[in-house]
Amino acid sequence: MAESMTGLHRTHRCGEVVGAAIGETVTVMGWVQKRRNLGSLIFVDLRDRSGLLQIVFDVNDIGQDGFDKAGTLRSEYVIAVTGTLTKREGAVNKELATGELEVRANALRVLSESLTPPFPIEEDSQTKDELRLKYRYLDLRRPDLQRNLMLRSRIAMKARAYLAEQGFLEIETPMLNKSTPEGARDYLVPSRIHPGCFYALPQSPQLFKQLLMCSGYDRYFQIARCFRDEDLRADRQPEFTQIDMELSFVDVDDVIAVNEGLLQTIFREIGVEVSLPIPRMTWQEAMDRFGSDKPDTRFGMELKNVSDVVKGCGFGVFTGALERGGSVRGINAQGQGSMPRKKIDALVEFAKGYGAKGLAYMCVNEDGSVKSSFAKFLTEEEIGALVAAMDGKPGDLLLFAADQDKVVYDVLGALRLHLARQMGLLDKNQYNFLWVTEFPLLEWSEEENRYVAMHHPFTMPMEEDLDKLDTDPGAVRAKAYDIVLNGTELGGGSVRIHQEDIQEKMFEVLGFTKEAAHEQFGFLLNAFKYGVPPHAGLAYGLDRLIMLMAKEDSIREVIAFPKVKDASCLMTDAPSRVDAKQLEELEIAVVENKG
RNA sequence: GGCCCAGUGGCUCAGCUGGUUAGAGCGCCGCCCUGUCACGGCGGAGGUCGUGGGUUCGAUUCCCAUCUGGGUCGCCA
Repeated sequence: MAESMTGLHRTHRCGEVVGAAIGETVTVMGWVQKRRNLGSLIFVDLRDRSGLLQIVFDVNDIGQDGFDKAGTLRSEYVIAVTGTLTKREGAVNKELATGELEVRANALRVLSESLTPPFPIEEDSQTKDELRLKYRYLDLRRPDLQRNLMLRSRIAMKARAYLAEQGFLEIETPMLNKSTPEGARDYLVPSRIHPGCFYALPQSPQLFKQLLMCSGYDRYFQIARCFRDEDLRADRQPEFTQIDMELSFVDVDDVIAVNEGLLQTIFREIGVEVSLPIPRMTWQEAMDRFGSDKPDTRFGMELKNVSDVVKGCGFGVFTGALERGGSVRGINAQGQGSMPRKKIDALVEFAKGYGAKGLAYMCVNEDGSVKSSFAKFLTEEEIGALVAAMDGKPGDLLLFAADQDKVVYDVLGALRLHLARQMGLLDKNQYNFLWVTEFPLLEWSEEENRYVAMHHPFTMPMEEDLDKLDTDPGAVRAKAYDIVLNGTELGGGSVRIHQEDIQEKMFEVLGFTKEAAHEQFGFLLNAFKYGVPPHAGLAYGLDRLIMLMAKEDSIREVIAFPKVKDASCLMTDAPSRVDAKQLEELEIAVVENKG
């Protein structure tokens, strides 16, 4: 039976009694983690978000009624205990911060009883995600999730403090916005007052923060919720949080400088010293060396272009790819030369998943001979040259992809990471930051048969490439930059276009008519006619940032109430059908599509 | 939309090529126990093997479909 807490006042959190004096009377409240009933002595581990504290119930301290009540305690009961803080009589528990202390209870109130929880409330849960998420309020009691969310809170506070110190203003932007068909799918919100019209939830505050620059706010930031109606991944949720910022009167280096300071400040919270400056690499170099625009630089296994070496060799797959304008590149998985055929075949299958038609391999034996899927097409000299080009040593496994550059990058970039995972080369305690710069401005879309913006249509081209906008749009580089940590894109941004003529040109290249551009972005283009400062910005994925700091593999571990793979919530059952009356009011008819 | 993995008491799992009453650890319930902290001892309850269909004398096991969760490709300017 639940009792009232009237007249009681919590004096300490469980883990905080270490700051109290021995002999002091304390009142603690929390959840029963564990009871150990020895007959006429009962121990209870009491838990709150600060940690565990041992409570001792002895009939001599608390009397018969209180002792009997203590005997009824079960897991997850919420109790209040008043007692004397003492040094432990028995052995100390070195695992606990409060391990030398205990509270001898002289009063107990059961504030709330609990059913037996459906899974153990403990660290390092082995429980299926499905169950954890259905009972997320219980899952969130576990110490690892509590640590993650407390870390998240601390980092957000630090970031705010740092940015405020750097002269940034925190300004909120609307959640109900105009839908733009470019980019990710929007979540739409119907308007009751304007039947048939819809707001879109923001994919990012992009346009608004640029308008704030127009309005003179100079340095803006926001910890902003963003929404994208796309399929989920371990590091992608339909709603997520950005640390979003925009600065006026700056260029690339200014943005990078402010953000290096930010990263250094917040990583000190987890005891990691970020050494500055953070290395920079152009997009082209990242692709050539790592096959990725977000390279994990914690290990080598870099791509090597062997097109020149195999040019004119007898292996048609290689020469064919070269003739079609592609390239032949390889990676060297050092010491993996004795990999069994079955595992190599699995690598080939893996590569096919990324668009490769195949994957050529060559094991370098101890005697310098090779075991290979394609060596029979090559002369001794060609084999020797290829092994030398790959820096192959006895015992190494060389893997080659031959195709168009994009495919070769994708395949080898993914394979490199896959092998690193298999070989245990990834150390979560190592934090390798990298700026990737000079991204292509545009990307050819086969689907739409036109160029699309790689970042967004307001990204500034590099001055030296401006003349190529007409002649060779695909070769134009942008003043865009990503901050990459251990192979994860932590954030990205760009210098924005603030000149009307360049913006018009950009829309032209993207295939927008003047009318279409104004229909969608007229307010921004008009604003730019009234005096706009040069500006640039950047946004971090806060969830991913915290995930890496907490050494988790999924952002669900750092989000209080995440959604599952199909974007539904197992706890609340959202999304759900709505009342016919609601739909009627919105003048929305739902079409039942039964295939 | 494609591919891959998983689904067996409350939890985590075992169950070989199909074969009698489906096991274990933890948890739960009862009794005993004054220094435990993975407390200990004794006893007990608890399972439509995700669901539907098929093959078979017989299916947790094999096949098909489907549901749920996870990973991933596409997608995510």
